[in-house]
Amino acid sequence: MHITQNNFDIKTIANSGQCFRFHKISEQEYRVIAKNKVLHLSQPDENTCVLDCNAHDFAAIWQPYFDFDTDYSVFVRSAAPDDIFLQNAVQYGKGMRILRQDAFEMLITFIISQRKNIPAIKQCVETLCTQFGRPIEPAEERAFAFPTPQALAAQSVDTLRACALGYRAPYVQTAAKMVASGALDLNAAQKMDDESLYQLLLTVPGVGPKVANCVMLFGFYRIASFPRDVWINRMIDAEYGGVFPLERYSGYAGVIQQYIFYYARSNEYSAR
DNA sequence: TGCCAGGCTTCAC
DNA sequence: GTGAAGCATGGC
Repeated sequence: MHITQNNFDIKTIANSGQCFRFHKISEQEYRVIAKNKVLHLSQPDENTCVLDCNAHDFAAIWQPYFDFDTDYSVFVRSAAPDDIFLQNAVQYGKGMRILRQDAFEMLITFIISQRKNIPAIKQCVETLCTQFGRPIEPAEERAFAFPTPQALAAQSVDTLRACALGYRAPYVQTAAKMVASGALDLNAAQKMDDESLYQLLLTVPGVGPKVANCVMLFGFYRIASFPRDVWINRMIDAEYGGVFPLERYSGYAGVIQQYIFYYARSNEYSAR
């Protein structure tokens, strides 16, 4: 499949800290494992995207996953003209997308994420997948799906801890058990309003305000959610005197947050 | 080698 | 309600 798309950059997305199963194959090609599928994706030029999938999978899976139907130029243009920092951030990260990822995968992944850097998170997630995930066809890809709630819930805390989860191991097991048992119904949660969903996620041990907002933004596509991590707080302190004008970006502040996060971690920002 | 990482829980006050 | 200690482990 060849797609023409503006404001889409696979490298930006892969390094944006919202997904942990994008593997760089070459400068312009990535392997993505998501939705129990493997996808090879390349970008020969700025506005062209090549996906090795059929038309059905594209329409059913990858078009929504990459949020191809949303016009991100609207978000880019919305940055306040007098906010030089944000202008730089959206220009630097204008290929950003908010991926429509699996809710359970995001819940577990962001429970793991606390007090870990991104390479360490990737390592933990990959270990969970190879240990407890189902192999994905074709076998020569040697790819594993993210574990089901049942598969994770069946593991002992010690087994999980052996995946370098540290003190998060019991959090992961409890969260998986809650979902596997139906006590936490992620399908029903899709229909909840933002505040109800936020409160529901906070009932999971190991989930606090930051993780809940990440799960909402990346696992439920609630783009009004605004996760505040150490990087975002650092930027708000350094560039906004401690207060970010959230109300200006009401309804999609999570997208703006993502541009800021990506820019904050870049060499372009630190070298400016 | 020491500091830091997409924080949360617990426990004072 | 606010503030601070403690937490397991790996990357840089």
